[in-house]
Amino acid sequence: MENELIMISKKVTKKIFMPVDVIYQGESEKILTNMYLFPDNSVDFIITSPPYADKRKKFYNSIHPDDYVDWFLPISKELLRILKPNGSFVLNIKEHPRNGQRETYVLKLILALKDQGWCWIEEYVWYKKNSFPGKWPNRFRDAWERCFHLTKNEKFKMYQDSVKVPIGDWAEKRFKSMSDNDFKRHLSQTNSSLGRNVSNWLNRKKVYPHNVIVFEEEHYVSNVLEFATECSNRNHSAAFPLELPTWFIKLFTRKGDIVLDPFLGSGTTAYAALALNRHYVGVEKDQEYIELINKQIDKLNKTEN
Amino acid sequence: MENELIMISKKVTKKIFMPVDVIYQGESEKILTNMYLFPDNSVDFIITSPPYADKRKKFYNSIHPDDYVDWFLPISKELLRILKPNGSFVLNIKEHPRNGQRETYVLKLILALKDQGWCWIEEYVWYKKNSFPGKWPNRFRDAWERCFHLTKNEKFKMYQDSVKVPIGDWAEKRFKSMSDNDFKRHLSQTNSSLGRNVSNWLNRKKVYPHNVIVFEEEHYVSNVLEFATECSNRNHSAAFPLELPTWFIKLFTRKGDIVLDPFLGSGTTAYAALALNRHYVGVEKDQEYIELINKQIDKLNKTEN
DNA sequence: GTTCCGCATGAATCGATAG
DNA sequence: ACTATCGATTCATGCGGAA
Repeated sequence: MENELIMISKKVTKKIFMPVDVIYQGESEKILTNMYLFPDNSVDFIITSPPYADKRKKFYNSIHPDDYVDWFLPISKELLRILKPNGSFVLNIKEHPRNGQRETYVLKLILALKDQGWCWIEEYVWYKKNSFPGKWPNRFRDAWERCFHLTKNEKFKMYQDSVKVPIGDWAEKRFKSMSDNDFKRHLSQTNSSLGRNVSNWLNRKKVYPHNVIVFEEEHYVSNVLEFATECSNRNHSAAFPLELPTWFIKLFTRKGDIVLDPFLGSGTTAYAALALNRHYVGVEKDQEYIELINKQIDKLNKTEN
Repeated sequence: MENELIMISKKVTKKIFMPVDVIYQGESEKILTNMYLFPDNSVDFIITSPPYADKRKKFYNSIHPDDYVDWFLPISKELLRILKPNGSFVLNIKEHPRNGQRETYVLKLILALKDQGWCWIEEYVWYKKNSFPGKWPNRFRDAWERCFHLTKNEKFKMYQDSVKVPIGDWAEKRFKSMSDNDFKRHLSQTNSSLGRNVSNWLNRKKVYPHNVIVFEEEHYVSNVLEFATECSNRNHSAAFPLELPTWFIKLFTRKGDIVLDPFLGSGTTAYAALALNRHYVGVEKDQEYIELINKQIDKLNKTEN
């Protein structure tokens, strides 16, 4: 597939173009500094699941927990430069235990990112019901990961309507079981302006989600699902399932926007962007992965035509 | 109800007694320093939901986010002294947004607690499915809170069997169709050293939970909810449901153990401990709360006899 | 078409043992 | 003491072929 050049800004005198729908081979810390490939304020959305810190050697090339922040900051500095002022960055990560305790590098990273200029808007929880099994004397199995929502500014674009979910059974039960007084009291305590809209809310079929993300069968969107099945990437127990970038891309971009993943891995972000008619840009150091992804994408484009 | 004195250690020459089943009126930062009321290494479990940081003045007495860590550390220092070497401390907390961004004091607090000598074992997510609706342009409604599991040592007591949950629906089908392979030890084809012997699970009814805690229905102690609503202006953490301390008390203590809540609020921890035949000790600065809790507990004890 | 059944597997973690 | 390797333990769900 040819790279496609699209104009990223109509306002500047000098028109700047950025190559999209392309995957670069190499280290993010180097490639992202290229101002021709990654101009300032050019990307609408960044989502990635960077390599986790691990002191074990069998994962060669892994970053030691103690070095993680120093390793990540130069990369996030470029991301901050590349991201559009109203864009968003979603960072999926979870610290492992070491010697029975959780590592602290993720906490330190968020503090450091704020120092670097990022706004920390929110931490979403990705709740993985079917997490890896195991039993240990000091902990249960880890069934959730962090998805940090970071931005360049306090104002940013967010298309909440595009990720509405069907109202759950709980709502009906909840309201039935509450007396009128309980209900009024709770509303006035929570948010006084809410009372007026409650009747609307009860009759609505779809509601806004919250900040705990759970993927259930119903949440699949038709054409993304088909697409996903074709690239055999619809795997619930995957490290980074298609649903995760799909959900955030819908939430933070519109058709034609540019999505960047600086650690593309097996290409999940690219598939999700493609299926949603967004442009993708990826960086991945493993040439094998890249060839596989490109082959896959070619196939998908052919079947579509 | 009379205070009950129980011996906390049979090994020491001088027998030390600690008053239990009592609520002290006052500020935790002062009362906890009393070595007669709170001897070293005397409490089996601590769980609390401290007042949230809030810079708004309408919540008088609230702690400013920027001062939160400095305010909390002297208290946690006493907790570290009071807790038994094999005990646990569960801290339920969630940072609010300020100016559109999440506050950072919780992240800083965990780092500071580690410096103070605490072991950070785990962060449990309390997933509040039925959190009330609300809509903002930059975030969805907050449906989860952090429950940090902190200890004095890497080894501690944990009674995992007491919080087992029913196995999922999948199991029934699965058990009906056991193949030969299921009865052998079967090694995964990938490099992961995960082997499994499904026959071990045959007819298993209960499994261990994971680190995302979900309560299907909230059972508030009836008039605790009412009272908490009335007093909501005092910036007490919104009463957590009885299930939360109940779950953790079962997990980390046995009958007769001592449970401490340094910010007792509307008394949920005390009710939970009492119902599970554990001893409670609470600190609360609001005399009104204390009188209500004691009255309530008296009533409960009478109905029991 | 729809349901059922067999089987594969996923960013796991701890403790013991060996070098 | 410190690091590397290996064995033991554990759920939930997707997928493909069969009934």
